[in-house]
Amino acid sequence: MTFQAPKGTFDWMPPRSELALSVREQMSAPLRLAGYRYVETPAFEDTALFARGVGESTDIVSKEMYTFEDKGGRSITLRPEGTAAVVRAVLQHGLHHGPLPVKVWYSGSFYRYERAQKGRYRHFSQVGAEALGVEDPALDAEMIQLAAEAFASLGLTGVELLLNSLGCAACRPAYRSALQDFLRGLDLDDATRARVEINPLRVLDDKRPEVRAQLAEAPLVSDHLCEACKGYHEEVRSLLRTAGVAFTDDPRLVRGLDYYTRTTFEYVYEGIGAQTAVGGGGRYDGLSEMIGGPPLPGVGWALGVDRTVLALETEGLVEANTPRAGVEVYAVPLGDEARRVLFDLVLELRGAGVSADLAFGGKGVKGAMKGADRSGAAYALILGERDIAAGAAQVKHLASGEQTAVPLAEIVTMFKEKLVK
RNA sequence: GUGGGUGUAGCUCAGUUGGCAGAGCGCCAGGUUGUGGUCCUGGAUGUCGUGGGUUCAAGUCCCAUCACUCACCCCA
Repeated sequence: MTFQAPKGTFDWMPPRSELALSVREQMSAPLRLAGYRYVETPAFEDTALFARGVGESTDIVSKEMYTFEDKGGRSITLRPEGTAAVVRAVLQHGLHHGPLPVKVWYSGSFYRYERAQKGRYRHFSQVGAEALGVEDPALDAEMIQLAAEAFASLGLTGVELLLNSLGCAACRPAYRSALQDFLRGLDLDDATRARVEINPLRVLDDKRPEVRAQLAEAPLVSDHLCEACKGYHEEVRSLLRTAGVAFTDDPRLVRGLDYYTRTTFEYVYEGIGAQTAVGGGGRYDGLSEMIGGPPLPGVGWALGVDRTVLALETEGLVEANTPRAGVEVYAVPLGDEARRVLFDLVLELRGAGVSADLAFGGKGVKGAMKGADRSGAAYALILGERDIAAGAAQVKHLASGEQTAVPLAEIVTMFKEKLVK
């Protein structure tokens, strides 16, 4: 073993890789049904995009970014999250001048320089969705429902939805300073004291018991919302209730990124290590302006593919969500002439929509049959000198061991009828 | 960045008081020269993470180091 995957990363290998791919598909299926369009942006961006979009005060920007200088002297950063890049792309291509809301989704890899542990890696995968240009509680509710639907379609029952509102430019500042006043009176370590000054909301998220204990009397955002925010949030909650989306109000739910306003939510799951969030998102009405764009409200989420796979594993849902892999027909040639005939026949079968493979490598019959067995194929298609002379191949049903001779000219139609729906 | 745990065959792991490097599974071959699975027989595979130290002798004890892993901080 000379090389291994870089520290903090891992490979998706079969069959887990196929489960992960299927998870991505099932996460995006509800989005496509709701009119969201697929977008793809580069894996890296101008560092300033994240510094301004995600927020200088966040840990992501201050210590978790993969930043480097390219040969042209530009500062480049591997994307630590998706929203800032998607908003950048929407603005760059003027999609916000078209019909609103702009609804897009993405699926890809993200990078954060952190110490790895279960459910947290330096390279990770998310499926995300963003809806831009409209401030409508129904859009927030749709967004939240779509992710809930995605988790439900995977069969997960342990996903809990937490909901909160962080207020807006009108009411947040007052709350922020009220919270700071409270926090400054607590007994906290230096790093946390610094956080109180730059990003006090995140202190509410601290999981250390000695900090938690002091937060019991902390002022809550929900008590400081302006009338507009209160009404907006009530409407989101009411729409969710009507839609049958179960949620729990969590007035302490804040998120790690600076750009969130109003609706904030997180999908949490117990039992995938110390991490609990399998997805999260919210409204970010100020983001566009932070990165130099026009006022453009937005709401979105990102779901963690890796963590969702872990959740599926803890709920025993792996098999149910792993698509059948492998081929249906496995061709076993006996001799060079048979190999040539079967090579063509296998291509014909694939052309007709029947998955087929051939025993490569000139193994003996025994080895080739073993290959047929291990491939998981339903049928072995055996051809030797005697069969060529007779103009028929042996078709063996591997589960039952039943074997019949089928004329070569009828092989493709026979399998097509049997296997193609 | 900080702390705990673990490194032995492809995989999962045993290895006693320091005394010849092991098992199961997998892999390969044969039993069966045109037939897989089950069964039987045989076979191959090791820098015991790495480097140093103690010792007649180290997988085992000591030191260092690296990797993996879990957790803290933080996050999807």
